[in-house]
Amino acid sequence: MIQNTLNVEQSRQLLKALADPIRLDVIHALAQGERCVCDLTGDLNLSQSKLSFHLRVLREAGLLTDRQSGRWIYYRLQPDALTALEAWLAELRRLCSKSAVPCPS
Amino acid sequence: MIQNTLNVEQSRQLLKALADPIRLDVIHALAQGERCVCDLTGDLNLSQSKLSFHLRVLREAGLLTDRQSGRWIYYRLQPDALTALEAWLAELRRLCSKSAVPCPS
DNA sequence: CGAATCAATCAAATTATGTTGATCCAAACA
DNA sequence: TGTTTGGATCAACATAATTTGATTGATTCG
Repeated sequence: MIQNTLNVEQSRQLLKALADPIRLDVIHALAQGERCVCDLTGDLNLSQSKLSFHLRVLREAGLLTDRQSGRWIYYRLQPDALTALEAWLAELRRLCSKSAVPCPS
Repeated sequence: MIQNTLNVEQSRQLLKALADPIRLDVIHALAQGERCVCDLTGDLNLSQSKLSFHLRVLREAGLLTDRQSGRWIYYRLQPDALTALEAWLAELRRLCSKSAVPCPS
């Protein structure tokens, strides 16, 4: 997530990524700080491949980055992604607030 | 969407509702102002039952309200829902921004 | 009243997402 | 080098979301 303005597709990916309980758990776990996959499986009590699946969704949406160190892979949050989504949402709200005018009935 | 603080379940519903291209189209169409279902099918070129399905998802998430007038049903945006989601997201970001501290490698 | 229109709902079919267990690859360690 | 460990990926299966077409109930109009 280099840029700060999301296109619709990126926004949808972020929204979808966040709309899942397990993935929100992952995010909360990582809010404690960077963590390797093997620790996360323990923290969250998830099977390795299940966690791996959700990490990928989050990473591809731009919410996480990973780095390898030795044989561990550490994941960490990319809070910029949330900031960008907030901006997108604010823009949408602005658009939506313009007119809540009822039709003449 | 009466209250302003969402629980996780409500937030997830909103995120999921927004993470769909057709539903975003509906929202953009309604940003022009209130509209009845029969007009929306034309505007968006959607079958009646398909549109009805997506309107329900949006309504149940709190993003739309409807009212009946004669035999038409008018839908309109509920921008408060977006505001509430923004607040939820801001809270999550705050949480996530606290620590992006890497593990000692 | 009977015909027509608007829109919700339902069941069936389709498509997309998530889960499981197995396999594979790379890094580290004996 | 052979073995172990961390983690991605794959195929098969399970579940959830969406689409389609048909039906239904309500409202209006002739």
